[in-house]
Amino acid sequence: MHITLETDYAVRIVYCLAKEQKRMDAKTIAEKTGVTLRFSLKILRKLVANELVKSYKGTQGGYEIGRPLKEISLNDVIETVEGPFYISRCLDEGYECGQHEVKTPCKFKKIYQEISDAVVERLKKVTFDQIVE
Amino acid sequence: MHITLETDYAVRIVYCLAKEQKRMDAKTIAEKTGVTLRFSLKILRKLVANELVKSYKGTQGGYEIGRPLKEISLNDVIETVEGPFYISRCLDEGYECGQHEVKTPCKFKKIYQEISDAVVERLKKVTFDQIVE
DNA sequence: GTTTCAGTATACAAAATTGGTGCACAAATG
DNA sequence: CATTTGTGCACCAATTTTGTATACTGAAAC
Repeated sequence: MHITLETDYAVRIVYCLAKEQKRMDAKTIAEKTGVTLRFSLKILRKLVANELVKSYKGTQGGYEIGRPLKEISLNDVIETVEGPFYISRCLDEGYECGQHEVKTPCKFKKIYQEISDAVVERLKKVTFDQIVE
Repeated sequence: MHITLETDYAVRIVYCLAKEQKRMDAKTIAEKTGVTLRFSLKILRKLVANELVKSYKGTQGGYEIGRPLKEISLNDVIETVEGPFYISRCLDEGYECGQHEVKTPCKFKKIYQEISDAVVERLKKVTFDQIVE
């Protein structure tokens, strides 16, 4: 159980923009982070859609960090790329294992929910102002 | 970022053996948990190798829970099936991203390590004596 | 106002991981 | 020694993840 490589890339990209504090085009970001240009573009679009990053078209266009660093957490980046964190798919909307416990409610749901919430709380506490020295 | 379906199955299987507190053969376990027989056998072998479950060959053979329920945690099951929990592959033995930070040590390693440790601590606290009512 | 730069959108392809099978073997019981 | 029940390894299929191609949109510069 890891965050995906895509999420890891997204963290690098946000870190890059957070550190530089200036507008950079996708090509530069790709080079600095070691992510392929195409894949960077794809990830950047997700980050823009969730307003972690701002984008500008045309000549002199590019990307900038979208908010004060204090207001961007590791959880924001993870959630943007792979959706809300759930430790087990048992918590996915609409998923019904129907097995852990024959009679509802499934005992594991509560346990998994508590653990997931605790992890999210922790991830929310790590903000990019702390990461960028 | 979820635990895999295999891990989820393993949790069901341990729960089943923990609850029944008696020797059961793979076929029965498979039926009770809704996991295919073949896949159950595969998972059971991992659980046996890690001594969470005891196995017995021959007629009247089968599987029994391997330890007092208090000494089996959710972390034990997860670790048995998918190895130690790491939130990012940056923490994998021998993995070198070489990107998050050009100069060693990578800033994210420490952060990821702390989060991973916190999650593991929490998973260790959930033991099967609590789960089986 | 059209050319060029830079991001957007969607769909597709390759690679890796996960989930699941097949088959021959090993040990215990009666 | 035959039947029962688990073991070990290799393999295949499905799904997910990672990466790419193509066509399009909007802004700035000349």
